[in-house]
Amino acid sequence: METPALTRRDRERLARRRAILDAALSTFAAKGYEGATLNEVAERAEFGKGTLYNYFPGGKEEILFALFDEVYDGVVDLTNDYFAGEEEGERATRDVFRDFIARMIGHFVDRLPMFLLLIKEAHRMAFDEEAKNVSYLFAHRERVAEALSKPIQAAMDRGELKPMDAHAVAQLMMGNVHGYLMYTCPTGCGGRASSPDPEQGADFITTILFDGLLIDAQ
Amino acid sequence: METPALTRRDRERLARRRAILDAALSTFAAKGYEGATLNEVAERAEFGKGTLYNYFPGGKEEILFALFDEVYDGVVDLTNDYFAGEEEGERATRDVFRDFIARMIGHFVDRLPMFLLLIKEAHRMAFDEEAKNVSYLFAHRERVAEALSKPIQAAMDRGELKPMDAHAVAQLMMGNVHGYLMYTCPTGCGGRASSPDPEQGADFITTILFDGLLIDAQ
DNA sequence: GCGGCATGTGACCGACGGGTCACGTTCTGA
DNA sequence: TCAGAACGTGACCCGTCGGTCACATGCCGC
Repeated sequence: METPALTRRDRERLARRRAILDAALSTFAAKGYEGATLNEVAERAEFGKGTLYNYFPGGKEEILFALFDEVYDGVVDLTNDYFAGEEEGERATRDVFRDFIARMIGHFVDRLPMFLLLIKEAHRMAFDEEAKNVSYLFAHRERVAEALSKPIQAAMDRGELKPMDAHAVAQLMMGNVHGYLMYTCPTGCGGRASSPDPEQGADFITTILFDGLLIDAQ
Repeated sequence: METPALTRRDRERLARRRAILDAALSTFAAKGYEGATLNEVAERAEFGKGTLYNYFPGGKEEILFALFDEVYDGVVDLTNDYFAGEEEGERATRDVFRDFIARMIGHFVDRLPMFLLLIKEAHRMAFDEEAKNVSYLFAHRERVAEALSKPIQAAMDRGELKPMDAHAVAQLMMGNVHGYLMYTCPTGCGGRASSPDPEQGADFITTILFDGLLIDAQ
């Protein structure tokens, strides 16, 4: 179980690329994309500024996009993997989604800098004047919505959820995960007491969303 | 019904201040706070750059904060006015909140540049390293949540809504309005077909949230 | 050892933009 | 009519930062 196709040179190169991305992530998350300087990124990665351009010729923007690629890939994989492992009809639909939401919250709690980067920059980029960035981000977001709306649509088809626009429901569900994290995130947000708890957050969101979404709400 | 306490001088000064804020709003909304330049703001307001400093000695940041003051004041007023006009028990709780949500969506649809500014900058500021900005924005947000959680708590006390953390529910409701606008907003977001419709949005959100929130959900 | 390639480096460049200020113009009140 | 206050202006200043490049360092095959 080695990584045979890679020479030591290649592996080291990959590792240095990784270090730069990690340094950039924490810097961008703390200061915002525009507020962060490449000098600070280089310093955190323990490289000279020029070295960054050996790994990301496109400069600051290419680094940001590489980070976005990672975070969206992670969320799409999480979603597909989770629902691939669910045998249809084995558990109650409500429980399946409840646990998915808990998983999702946990995913971001484990990656708080990534989450911070996302809320700081993705929204801004998705609404700015650079058409290139808009469609780039939109495509990523669409992938997530697509992955999540498939099981939602399936549950609607089985008659377990109210028939609605599955895509819109998927977006709303994502939005509520995002909202819960915002609400409980210890960084920023002043002196809010609680800190994010995947189980509690999933119960909260599921209680509100699904006791309405489920047709047989009692 | 004049504005007697103000001299013409004062009125003109107010009007010019207003023009600067409007110019800044559309500029910030389009380019983002950091991406916008004071030259462009001045140009849109048809003033020289130096003039901005006669009206906002604090420079760029003071202008942004003045805009945030306005938008949050507007939302708090909308909320308080709406629920002040509701006679308790006169209409079904679900309908009261449904129409409130429609009003809220309409409010932002009518002020799309303001909404864009909010999603571009407020999130970023609320999580950045400047403690001053964090607590400033947090206080504003708290005012809105406070105003909205009062009627929610009242409905819970009357036994019409599930007893939950009213403050958290208020935040969730605000978040869903925000999410609906994001989802349907014609600017950015790629080629999404629909455009925001307060009535349809309110129905969508209310169906999901309240058919769960209401204790007698059928 | 040696030639050459890959890689790291940080001083430097150029543009950019927030903020200033000395000057010109307009308004006001006597 | 006039003195002086209020106001508008944009050229200019200056710090900042993304990006570049000439050079240094180390690593490889021979």
